[in-house]
Amino acid sequence: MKEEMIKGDSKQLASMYMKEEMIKGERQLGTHEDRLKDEVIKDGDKISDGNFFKSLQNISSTKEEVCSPGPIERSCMDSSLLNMKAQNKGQDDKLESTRAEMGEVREENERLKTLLSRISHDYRSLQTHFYDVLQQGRAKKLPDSPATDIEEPEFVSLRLGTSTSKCKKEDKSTTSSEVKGSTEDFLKIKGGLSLGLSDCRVDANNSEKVQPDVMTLSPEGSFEDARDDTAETTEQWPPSKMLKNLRSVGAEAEDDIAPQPQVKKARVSVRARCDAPTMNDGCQWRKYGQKIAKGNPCPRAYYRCTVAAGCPVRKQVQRCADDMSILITTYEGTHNHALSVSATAMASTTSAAASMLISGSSSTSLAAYPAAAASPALAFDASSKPPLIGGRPFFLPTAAAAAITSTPSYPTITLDLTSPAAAATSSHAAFSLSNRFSHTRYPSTGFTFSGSGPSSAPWPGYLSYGASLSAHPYKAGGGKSSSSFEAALSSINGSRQQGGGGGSGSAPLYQMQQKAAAAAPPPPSVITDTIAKAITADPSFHTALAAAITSYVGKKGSPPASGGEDSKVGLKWGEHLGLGLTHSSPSTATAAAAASSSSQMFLQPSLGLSGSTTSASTSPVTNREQAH
DNA sequence: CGGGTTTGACCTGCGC
DNA sequence: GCGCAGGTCAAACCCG
Repeated sequence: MKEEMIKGDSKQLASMYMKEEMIKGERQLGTHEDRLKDEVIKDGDKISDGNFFKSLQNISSTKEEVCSPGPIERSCMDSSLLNMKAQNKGQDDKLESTRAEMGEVREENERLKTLLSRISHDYRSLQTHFYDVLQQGRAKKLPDSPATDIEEPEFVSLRLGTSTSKCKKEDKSTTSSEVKGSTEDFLKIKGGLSLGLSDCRVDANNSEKVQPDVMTLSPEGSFEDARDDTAETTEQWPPSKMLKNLRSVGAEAEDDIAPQPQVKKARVSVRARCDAPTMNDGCQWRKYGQKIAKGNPCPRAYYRCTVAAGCPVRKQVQRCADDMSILITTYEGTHNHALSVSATAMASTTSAAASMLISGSSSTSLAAYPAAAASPALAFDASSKPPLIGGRPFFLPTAAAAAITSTPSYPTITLDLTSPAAAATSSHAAFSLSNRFSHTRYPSTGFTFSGSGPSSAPWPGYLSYGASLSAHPYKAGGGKSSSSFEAALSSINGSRQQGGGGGSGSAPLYQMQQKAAAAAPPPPSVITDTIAKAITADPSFHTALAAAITSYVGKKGSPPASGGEDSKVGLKWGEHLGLGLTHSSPSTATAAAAASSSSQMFLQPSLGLSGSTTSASTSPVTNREQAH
């Protein structure tokens, strides 16, 4: 019953978000009419909007006056008079047609205005309804479960890399008040950093109380981020030294500090076909270790961000055992420093994806904070709505597969950029969730599931849902569609496969997981429109995907060592993508179009391509191997 | 010589 | 408690 209610809420919220997008589109439409007017009257006459048609007539009469010759010139102008009259007639015709055109535009505008007002009204009523439902839900909850009070979500600013294990260690020597203080200090110092995500966090797996005194919605990131960074910026990397000190020196304090909830660092894994040893993500990395992981003959390399001392971000790079051409790059943590333009894309990728992941596991908080519940994206900070590319909004059609999985300790979201089916046709995405995100939590993310449940999972506790992302939003909206984008992705995949030497192919991630995890083939995934809408309506997810894709494209577009080229290619891609995708026709502002507009995204201006300045050292491994 | 990589050892968490 | 596996460290090594 409650699930049904929340399911309904999710739909409403999705449509609410879509409507917001429509309103934006409407505004743009309004300016379009103005522009049209300007074009007609650009002769220089200044016309107020209200008297536009009158002014048009004035223009024509003025022109007639100008064409009327004086008595002295009449004799010599007789011959040309006929021509002039003919021209005037032509101009009149033009004016007539323009007038008619403007009339049509006006009518359409009126229609759209009506539609807009209706939509706005609907939006408001839905919003009101949603709040009512929420309040009712909470009112019901309160008497039933006193424990909920404890668990009731504190809106904790979250970031990619919520390390409990680490926090545990650090907390052992740091009281919460100290932490709070240092966080504030940190925020004062680092306030301008760009990577923060504001999100809500609630321990999905643990009923322990979330600290109420650490609620922040910092622009930079989270409390924990700040805590990590504070410790690290003051003590310098490596943390191990600090930890060692903590183990010995801070041992006395250990017993006093209660253990933190078992929330581990969120990770974002990017799977991409890549010939180079690492993906070029614009950051500087230092390799600090390598390990042969069990079940994979390829060694896993460990990198640490070296852009700034004490940056907690790490990444693991490993080739897929099944397909050596696939490179799996797993990011963990949030940069505590300013990033190059190119690095920002990947960083925003990981942040947004992680935030999505985390918001997906924080049902209770979302329930209590409708603004966040409306869409996971709403819990994101402004950096999730980056500027336009070359003055044009960049629209990303739904493309790529994503999977949320969870190792025993780390919730991980995987962006699978290896599947041409997902990337090129952009019609399907694999979406799987492990049992760490229990079924009842799904609605909070805006996802609702029906059909096969855990019982049909490929292995115990594993829930696998295929998500058919709603048909191409741009096609649905009557626009020119994103064929250029698709073509681009197809070409990427094509070239990739040429270089990558084939391999086992392009199975979506969930298939890979299923292959690896269970011998028995899983049942066909259940597809729901709700999932599709939820995903497509989440611009932050799009941001993540776009950044990942573009970052990857940048990698493929040019060798990492050639810094300047990268950015050029990035620009090309941006132009290509931006120009190739157009607004849906406003006159077809149906629900589908609304869905389309809601799935528009704004890509970071960087396009995620390797930075011109840092690309040369993006990956030492890469450099080295290329030198050889 | 400085910065980055390699690689064996060590630490830690988890499952049995 | 023990063993395993992942993650990290740090000395040795390599390279420009």
